[in-house]
Order: sequence, then structure tokens, then C-alpha cells
Amino acid sequence: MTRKEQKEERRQAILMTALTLFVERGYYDTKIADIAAAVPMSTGLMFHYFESKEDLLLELVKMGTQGPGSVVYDGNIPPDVYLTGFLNGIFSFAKEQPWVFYMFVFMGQVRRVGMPEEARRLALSADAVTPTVKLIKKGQKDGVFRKGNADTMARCFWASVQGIMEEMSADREMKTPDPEWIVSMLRA
Amino acid sequence: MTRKEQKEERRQAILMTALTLFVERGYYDTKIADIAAAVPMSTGLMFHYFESKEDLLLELVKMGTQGPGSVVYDGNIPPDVYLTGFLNGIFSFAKEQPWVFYMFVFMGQVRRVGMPEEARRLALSADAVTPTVKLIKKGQKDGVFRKGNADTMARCFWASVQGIMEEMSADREMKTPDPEWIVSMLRA
DNA sequence: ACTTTTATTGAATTTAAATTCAATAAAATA
DNA sequence: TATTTTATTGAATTTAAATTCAATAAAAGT
Repeated sequence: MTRKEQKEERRQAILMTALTLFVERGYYDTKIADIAAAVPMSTGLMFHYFESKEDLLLELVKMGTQGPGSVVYDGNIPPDVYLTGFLNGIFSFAKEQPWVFYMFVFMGQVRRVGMPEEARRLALSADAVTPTVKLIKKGQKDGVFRKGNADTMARCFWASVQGIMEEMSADREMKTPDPEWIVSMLRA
Repeated sequence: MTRKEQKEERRQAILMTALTLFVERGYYDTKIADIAAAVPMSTGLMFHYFESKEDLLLELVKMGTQGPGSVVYDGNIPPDVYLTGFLNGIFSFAKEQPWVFYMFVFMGQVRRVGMPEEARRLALSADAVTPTVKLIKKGQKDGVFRKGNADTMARCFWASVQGIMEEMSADREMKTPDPEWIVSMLRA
């Protein structure tokens, strides 16, 4: 394996470790030294791989803006069925691919006030709300979703999902909720 | 006005200022100097009123564990009606008594990972979930709420509410959601 | 008016954590 | 094998923010 690949692999290891710690303890309570110890490597070496703590955060957010998790509705299946399936997917990741699940939770955390501005802006730009608004409007036209401001409904929907996923990540023993509960928020 | 009363009044002013800043910018991003400047007073004087930043946080959490916001169900009205009314109350505070609304959001924030341990424990101990579980079970017996693990349902319900309230506090322009949407999560 | 207590400030200190650095080891390359 | 580049460490430095402090003003009590 070439040196560049080695380095890339190490970077990934650091990113995954940081992701876990950020989700489990929060960004500010996770010290560079904590991440280093968990990898494990010396604190100083962390700066050979990432310029700064904020840079590390930013790289994670960039990862989060790609990969799975984006809402791409093809318009064929009924909106309610689509969202239910989407939630089923996320929740099953909680067990099978904690990484994906943690990334969801993480992105929600970074979107909140108090997080470093640049990372926050980037996370905010990858929000699921906008694509969901159309989907909700279609559902309303089809009569499967209730009347109401579609934008507010979309925001409430994802805010609920985020809240619930954080609850789940804070207590990994918690029983997985039925996606239908959440989609019921929108149903006519 | 006696000196002790004066001091108490000043403490309250600091607490309210801190509450606002904590909710709007987050705990770690709010510096003692920021609170002092907003009150306004010198940074040093803050320590005449509170021992430390954590002490200030703790006092706020203590306030949050008292006053309105606790779920006290008297068992007479139907559970779904009760919860809808409760949410209506919270949401109307958002406009009329931002202080109460902010306190709700704040308590939810403190319950999360990454907040100072003592404050977090105290906030966690004042959780609304436990009283809600009974209420949900009654609703299930009455047939107004769907079948399912009542504990998980209660946790999801409040996690949703918390998520939505944070969304509202992050964007004060956001339209208030219909409480019915959220209660629908539980309906049969 | 005089003394004691409390409020207030802004500057100095401390502290915790991020970041840099000099030195060394290991690996790649010539 | 000699040389250059990269990885690694642990200690030193920097930095930002909390906290303390010495000095002063204002108020309360005598």
C-alpha cells in the first residue's frame, strides 16, 4: 500500500473516531487529546492529519453532505410510503451501520446554534427540508397528507426525526420507534 | 428596596440574559463576557453574583425544574385533549412569554450529551417522560391512542416536541405548528 | 461625619486546551 | 548504503476564556 493510501486510511480512522466521540459527548466536550487517545495516537500527530479541530469538524460535515441520507424522491411511489421507507432505512442503520446513523445525528447537531459558523452553514445547506416540501405538497394533492403549510410541516417532520434520533443515540437500548408514528404527523 | 432585594433582582436579570444567550448561541459559545456586556456590567462583577459559569448554568436549571412546564395530569380530561392543550400552551408562550418558551428549549439542551454533568443530571431528573407514560397508557386503554410501547411513545413524543421547539427558537419567524400534528403521532 | 459593608471596575492571573516544534524513528528512494 | 521524505512523540508555546484581585466608589449603619 502506498504512503498516500496509508495516510488516507489513517485520516478515515480519525474521522470515524471523532464522529463517534462528537455524537456521544458533543463537539466541545471532545478534546483533540480524547480523539487521539481513542484512535490511538499522540495528540501532536493529529495535526499531521488535520490542520485544526475545526478542519476535522468540517471534513466530517463534508462527508455528511454526500453519501446516503439525501432525500431523492422519484415521484412514483406514494409520498407517505416513501417517507415511511426512508425512516425505516435510517432506523435500521442504527443497528446495522451505526456509522450512517451517527452521521445523521451528527449533521443535525452541527446545524444547531453554537457550532462553528462555517461547519454550521455547510450542514444547514444540506438540509432535507426543501426536497421534502414538494413531496408533502404532492401528498396533500393526493389527499394522503393533511392540509397545512407544507414548509412548516416539513420542518416539523425533520425536527421530530432529529429529536428522536438523538434520543436513540443517547440511549442505545431504546426501542426503535415505528416510522408510522412519525409519518402520522403528516397524514390526513 | 433593601440591598438583598437589589442583589436578588440583579441576579434575576443576569439569569434572564444568560438564558436568552444560551438558547440563541449555545452554552459554550456564550462567554461570561458576552453575558456581562448584555446585562450590562463588567465581566469581573459577574463573579460577585455567581461563583462560576457552571454555577450560573445550574441556577438556571434549578429554575427550570420548578415553575410551569411540568406535566401534571389530573385524569379527568381525555389524554389526547390534555396533550393538545399542553402543546397549545407551550406554543403560545413562544409569542407571549418568550421566557417560558426559552426555558423549555434550554432544559432540553442541557439534557444533551456534552453539557456539564451536574446540570445535565438535574435537568434529566425533571424529565416529562415518566408522567406522560401513564397518560399514554390511559389513552391506549380508552382507545384514543395507538398500540405500542408506551415508554417509547412518550420518549418520541417529547423528543419531537423538543426538536420542533428548537427549530422554532432558531427561527423566530417560523409559523407555529398545529399541536394536533404532534399528538397525531400517538393517535389510534 | 465616620466607619463598615457592598458594588463595581479593569487589569492581572490562572487554566485548560489547541497548536507548534525540535528531535527521533521509520520508510521510501536513489 | 546514503539520502531524503514522512511519521511520530512528548514537551514547549500560544491562546482564549474563566477567574481572581487590588483599588475605588457608593451605600448603609453608627
